[in-house]
Formats: sequence, C-alpha cells, structure tokens
Amino acid sequence: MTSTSSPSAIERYNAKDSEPRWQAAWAQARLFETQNDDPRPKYYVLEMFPYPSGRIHMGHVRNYAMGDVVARYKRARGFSVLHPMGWDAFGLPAENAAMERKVNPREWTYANIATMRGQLQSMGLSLDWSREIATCDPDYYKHQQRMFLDFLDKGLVTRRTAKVNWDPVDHTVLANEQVIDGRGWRSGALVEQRELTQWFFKITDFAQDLYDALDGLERWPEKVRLMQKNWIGRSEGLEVRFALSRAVAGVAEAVTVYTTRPDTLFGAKFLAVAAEHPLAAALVHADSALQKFIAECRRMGTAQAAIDTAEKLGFDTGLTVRHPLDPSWELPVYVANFVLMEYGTGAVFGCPAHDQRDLDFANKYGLGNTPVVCPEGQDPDAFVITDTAYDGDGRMINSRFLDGLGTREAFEAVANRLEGEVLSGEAVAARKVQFRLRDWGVSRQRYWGCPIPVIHCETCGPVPVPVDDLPVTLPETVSFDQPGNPLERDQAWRSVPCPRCGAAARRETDTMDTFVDSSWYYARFTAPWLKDAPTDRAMVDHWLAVDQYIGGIEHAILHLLYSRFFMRAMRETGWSGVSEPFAGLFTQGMVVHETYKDAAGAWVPPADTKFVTEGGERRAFHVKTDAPLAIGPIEKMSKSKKNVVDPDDIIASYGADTARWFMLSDSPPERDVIWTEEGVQGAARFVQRVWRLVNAAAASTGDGAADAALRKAAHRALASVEEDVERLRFNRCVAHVYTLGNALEEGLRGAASRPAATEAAGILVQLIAPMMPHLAESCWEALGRSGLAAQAPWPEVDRALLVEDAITLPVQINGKKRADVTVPRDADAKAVEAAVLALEVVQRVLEGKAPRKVIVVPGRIVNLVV
RNA sequence: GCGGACGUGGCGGAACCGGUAGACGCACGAGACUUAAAAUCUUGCGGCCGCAAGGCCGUGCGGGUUCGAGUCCCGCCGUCCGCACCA
Repeated sequence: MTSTSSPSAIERYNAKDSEPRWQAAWAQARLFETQNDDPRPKYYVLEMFPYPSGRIHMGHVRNYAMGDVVARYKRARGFSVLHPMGWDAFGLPAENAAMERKVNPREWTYANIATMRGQLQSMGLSLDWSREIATCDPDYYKHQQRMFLDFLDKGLVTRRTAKVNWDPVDHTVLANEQVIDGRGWRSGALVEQRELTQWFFKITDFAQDLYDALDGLERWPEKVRLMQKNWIGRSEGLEVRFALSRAVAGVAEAVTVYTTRPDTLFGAKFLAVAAEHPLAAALVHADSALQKFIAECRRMGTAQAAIDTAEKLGFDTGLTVRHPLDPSWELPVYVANFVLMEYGTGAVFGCPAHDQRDLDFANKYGLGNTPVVCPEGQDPDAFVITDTAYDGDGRMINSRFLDGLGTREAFEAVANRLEGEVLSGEAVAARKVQFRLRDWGVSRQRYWGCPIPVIHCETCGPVPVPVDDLPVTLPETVSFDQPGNPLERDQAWRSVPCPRCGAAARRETDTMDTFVDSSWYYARFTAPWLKDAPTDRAMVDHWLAVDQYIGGIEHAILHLLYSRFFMRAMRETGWSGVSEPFAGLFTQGMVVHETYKDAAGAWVPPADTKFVTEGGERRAFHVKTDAPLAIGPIEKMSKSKKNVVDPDDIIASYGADTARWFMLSDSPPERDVIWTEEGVQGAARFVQRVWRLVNAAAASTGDGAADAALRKAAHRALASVEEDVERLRFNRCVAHVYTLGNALEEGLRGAASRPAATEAAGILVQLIAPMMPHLAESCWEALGRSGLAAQAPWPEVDRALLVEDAITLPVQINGKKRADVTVPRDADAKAVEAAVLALEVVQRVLEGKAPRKVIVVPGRIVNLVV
C-alpha cells in the first residue's frame, strides 16, 4: 500500500520560490515570443488591454487568467499562438492626477505601466512581451495620425458643427455611446447639449454593413450582437412629401416626413416638425409666441434628464398641409418638442390611433383619432382607441382603397402609389432605410490624447499635416493650474506655419477620443516594430481576425463597434484586408465581493474583517477593534466601497497559481464570480494536494490492481477538459480536474502501478498546466519529464478507454426510477428489455402481467408503462 | 414603454438533442491520525416518514404536451441587463 499522506516524505509546495523560477525559465527559453514566419496554423488570443491606472485588480486577474488558459492550451495543441499585451495609455485619469498631484501625465502613466507590467509578470502569463505597445507612445500614435489623414483623404472623416454632448465636469465632448442615462460615462455629470465644430468619423457610411455583418459573427455572444443591432437601429420606411397649403417664404413648398408606417396614413391627424426644422426657423421671425416656444424647447433640451421627463408640447403654427393621398384633406402643422431633428427628416406625421406619442399629443390638443388598423379577431365597428395606441399588425379599416389589406400589403400599396405621383417635379414618396447610429465625434478638448494632425489656416482652412511631418507630438511641459485644455494655452505649440501657403496658422488643439487608440491596437500587435507604416498588410491579413477576444461586457457597444468600423476604414485605405477584427468574442463577468460597514457607516475593507459563525449565522467583526460589522450586499469590487482584494497580496500569500485557479473555478466565466476567503483557501489546498498526489504517484509501488479504473478516469478527464476549454467553460474544466484528482487518490490507495499512476499524474499535470502553469512545471520536474511543461505537446486521448464494456441503464416504471440494469454495451433493445423484465423489482410490480409498453432508449434509459 | 437574459440544496454551480436532478467545489457534521491543534485522509450531507429495506415530495408559481419535463408550449411572479420621445 502506498500512503499519500506521509508528510515526512514530501515537503509542501512553495509557490513563492517556485513561481519566479519558472517565469525566469520561460523567459530564458523565449517560449512565448511569436515568430511571424511560423509555418504552423495561427491562433490569435487577445484580452482587452488595460488602462494603466496604477495597479491591476482582480478583474484583470480573471480576464488574463482566462486568456492565458486559451493561449497555453492552443500552444500545446500545436498552434503558432499570438498572445500580446499593451497599454491603453491615453486618458483623463492621467490629467486628473496631474492636476491633483502636480505630476506629469506622461511620467505618471509610464510609472503605472512599469508597476502593472511587473504585476502581470508575477501572474506568469504566457505573453509575448517583445510586442508590448503603449498608445501614448509617439511610435504608436504617429501611425494613428497617419490613418486619420488617410481616412480624411478617403472622405471617412469630416468636420462640422453639431449639437454635441458636453460633459461640464471633464470639460469635454462625449460621443453618444459615452453618455449613459444622460450622464458622462467617466464623470457621471449630467451631460449638456452644445453646438461645437467637431471632427467626426463617418461610421454611418458603414451602417448597413456593420449591421448585416453581425449575422456572420457566430462566435460572438447573441446578447452583444443584439445590443449592436439595436444601437445601429436599422429601420425601413418611406419618405413622404406633404404639400404646404400656402407658401412660406424661404421654404420649399413641401414638408418631408419619414415614416415606418405609411399604411396608417389615413389615420393621420396632424404633422409635427422639430424646433430646429427649417420650417420652424422660417416661421419664427413673424411669430413671437413661436419664438418663445422654440426657446423653451431649447432650454429643456440642454439637460438629458429634462428630455426624459418632459411632457409632450406643441405649438400650432396655423399652417396646414395637404394629405398626400387626398389633396382636399388638410392637416394642421405643429412644432413639437418630441420631434428630433437628428433622426429621419426632423418631421413626422401624427397617427394617434397607432402611436402612443401621437396619441398623447392628440389627446392633449384635442385632435382626435381614427383607428385604421384593426387587430385580427376584433370587431372593426367596436374597435375604439382612447388612451392606449395599438401599434401591432392587423386588417386595414377606415382607409379607403386600403381597406381589408394586411399591414405589410398596405405599406406596399401606399409606397407604390406615392412613388408614382409627382409633386413639383419630384416623386411624392421614396423608400428609405434609416439608422439610429450617428457619426462618431472624436474631438476631445483634452491634453493627454493623440493630437489631431490638422493645421487651421485663415486662408486655406483646415489643412492636413504632411505625412512627413508626423508625428505631431504633445508638448513635454504642460501646466494644469487652470481648467480646460492646456494645449489651447500653449502658444508655442499651437503656432505653426500653414503647410499649404506658409502663412501663420494654428494647430488643431483637440485630441482624439481615446477609443480611437483602442480601435486598432490589435492590428498593430501583428507588427509593432514597423517604423514607417501602421501595419504590414501581409501580417495583418495573416493574423487577423483575432480568434478569441476576451473582455468585459461594458464594451459591448463602444469599443467593439468602433473597432469594427476601424477595420473597415483601414480596409478602405489599404492598411488591412479584413473587415471584422474579432472572430470570437467572449465577455467575462465581474469579480464581486461582500461589503462591510462599521457602526458609523464607514466601509471596511475585507482585509480588516474576521468572521465568527454561531448557530449557523455568520457575523463579521473588525480585526483590530473587534467592533461588530454589518455584512452588506455582494457588489462589484470598487475603491469607494472598499470591497477590493489586491492581487499582489493574494499572490504574495498564496501564489499566482492559486489566484488563477480560484478565478477559473466555481462560476461560469460569463457570470460574476464572488471572491471569498474560503474559496481562495480551497484553491490553495488543491495546489498542495496536486503536489502531494503527483509526488506520491512518482513513488508508487502498487501491484496494478487499480490501473484500469485510473487510466480510464485520466483519459475521460482529458477528453472532457479538451471539450470544455474549447468552449471556454473553465469552471467545468476545474471540476474535471478535481474528479481526476479524486480518482488518482483512490487509485493510489488501491495500489495502482507506477506506470499507470505516473501516466494519470502526467495527464493531471498537463490538464492544470494552462491554468496553474508554475505548479505544473514543478510537478513535471517531480515526474522526471524532460523539458518544460509549457513546451510539451498536448497528450492524446486513448479513445478505447472511453468506451465502457458494460453500461448501467436506469429503469423507470411509469417515469419514475425504480432500478438499474447492467447490460453489455452492444446489447440490442430486445436483450435490454429481457434483462429489465427479469429484474426482481419489475416482476414484483408486474405481478405476472405484461407491461403495456416498454420504451428502450439505447444507451440512455428504459421506461416501463404498466 | 421596447428588447433580452435568468430563477436548481445552506452557498457557487452541473445536468449535451426531452432520458438516473444535484457532477465538482465551498460551508457544515461524524470518524481516523495526533499529548493537542493545524494539516491530511475516510465518511455523511435536498426535504419529510422509517431501525432498516424502502416510500413520498422536490428545479420560482399555475396549467399543458409526452411513456418520461430543470429542459418544450401557454399564463403569471420575481431578479438582473441593454435601449429609451428613433416616427
């Protein structure tokens, strides 16, 4: 008998000594440096690169642990794996630090990078550090400026005045995607609307393609695809021109509306235009009441919060338009606060019976309603709308030539008729596809970002900086003693001659949204050493798309949509041959933790808490004062609630492998994982257990009685882990490894022979190698295997061992399990039935009668109906 | 309001195409080893009845389909997420 618990023989595994040793060994062997000319099939794994905020947090540990499992696994499977790391290094926190602590943003950022690089290296990630990039490095943003100019040249960048989201706290413009619930995504301040001249990336040029291509992203979460679809917001409708009954000076003789429901045209009661609509502008001079109304709309429009709660208000202009399907029918024209100038044509026709907004409006102003779509099964004569509009499909009623048609047919009938009619030389209607998506405003009034490479000249206008003059670098010395953009105050930096005419001119002082930086970094990783070009076309086309991208769901729209746009723009400008950056996407859940508060209501960090369980109730106390603490809800780790656990502390006391193992176990990776002290300890215990088992296996002297079962268990675990790693189900991988650990324990107790024990232990080690790479190396060594575990090819499953000779089937009687029956694997249904009927339990129930029905599902179950 | 996801032991979760509900882990109980503790190993662990064999109930609630439902269908309840005057 081999004892697995003879502590004298095996010392405890010491992560603190072993982890740096193996990290040095990997670095020395340059195992993770990827060659671009590697002939093996490629696999590109990427985790979203971090912002260098100062220190890594548990969310990073989880994210990078997952990516590293995939990278190490694919490497073992013979792929040429690209697994790089970099820094999303521009952004506001650097400027805030500069303001608060009088430090230079650059120095602050690079110091943070140095710290965090060290932290990531202590995790033992299999990263190719030779490809490291930082977006704040001129060697990086130089190329971004180059692409900006190329995009400009191709018409993919424009400059225009637009109503923009202004964050009054961060003193900068925000993109629509960066406004969440009316507040700035960083500052949380209520966003205001301002008119500013801005640079825009014309993401709407690709709206249709960005929308359609989502269907091809089969390895993206359905949820993210849906969110992007909703964000792009495609709709099909009709632009319809309504003739004005009388001429208005300075305005064409018709108002064009966009509608997705031309079928409801006979239910129209009014027409409404936005306050910014040209018609309103033309009328405003002669009408002081209208002037007042528009001013009110504008005032309300400044705060997003006001829009959300605003009552629908309108102003009757006294004008009328003619109904396009009946010129004798006149409709009143309102200016209304709920009509958006930015969507469609800034004008709508109101059909109160079938649109809730229109109904609210009509009820308020006494405009009435006429139902024109009757739900299937309703009596048309009894169908009345009072205060709930019906927006579903149905049969047309009260609609003259449309009566009796379905919704879709009526749409077609109206479209066909109006497309053929002419009003002052133009068709009355045209089919139109509309998108909710707006162009991406990239101008930011900040210092710590990529300068927009444009020079403004009095005579030439905005002039691109010549490519040879790139990069436009940020000035080194800046002061943050006053609010606003320091670039604007830096006369020396701003003043340059116009590249075109040589006259005195000024630089563009806005910098690019930092989301531009992260829109192409994954492409730069394919050849980060290039000096004169953003990318090498051949390398981009070789490595992209990223095979597996892993990051937080919070980027479902912003970063992922921008990157998809950027790839298309790079394709148009020749820097890439692919359109989609990420073939596989995985969005991982957050790391959450209990919260603790003392009697005074102050948050207490987990490190200062201890617990006592009395009578099944778990209570928390302060570690120093013994004061009782309230255990609060489990929430995302955040500095404000102090429920954070520092990865450095965990790595120092348990080792990186323990932290990684725990982050991969328990919760499914897409869901939140709860960090608990017990959980970490459980992981740490397993580290020791693996070490003990492997050493015991290496010393096994058994006679082989348990070999068959052990080998089966090992190969079953191997097959299961393969399947689950491929599907990123790391929690299940962990469970399979535990199961094999149990089987090995049992095998050693049952006197497994040394060959069988070391085979199983070797498989166990290779299974944990992607997850706990340092421990795996130590075990590899203990087993006497040559080379490094990180270099070892993945073991091959012995399929023969997965097939059982005899199988045990559950036997149900009337759907309830009553017995088991063991039959040969290849027994046919008849043989199984005979075996079941011979069972004692079955005979007792049947009392000599024949069952009414016998259902045999081969290999699964038997059910008797009696 | 619109769109989506989810609901399983004390806890995290597993259960593939409708086929043994609760794998694996955590917590907890019992035992072994120890002077003792820790560590480790063994063992138990959905609820109820029972000494046991065994039986009954059980996947948010109510119905349905099926030989058989955590899984499919209909209707509720609850939680979470995204969008939100988009015509």
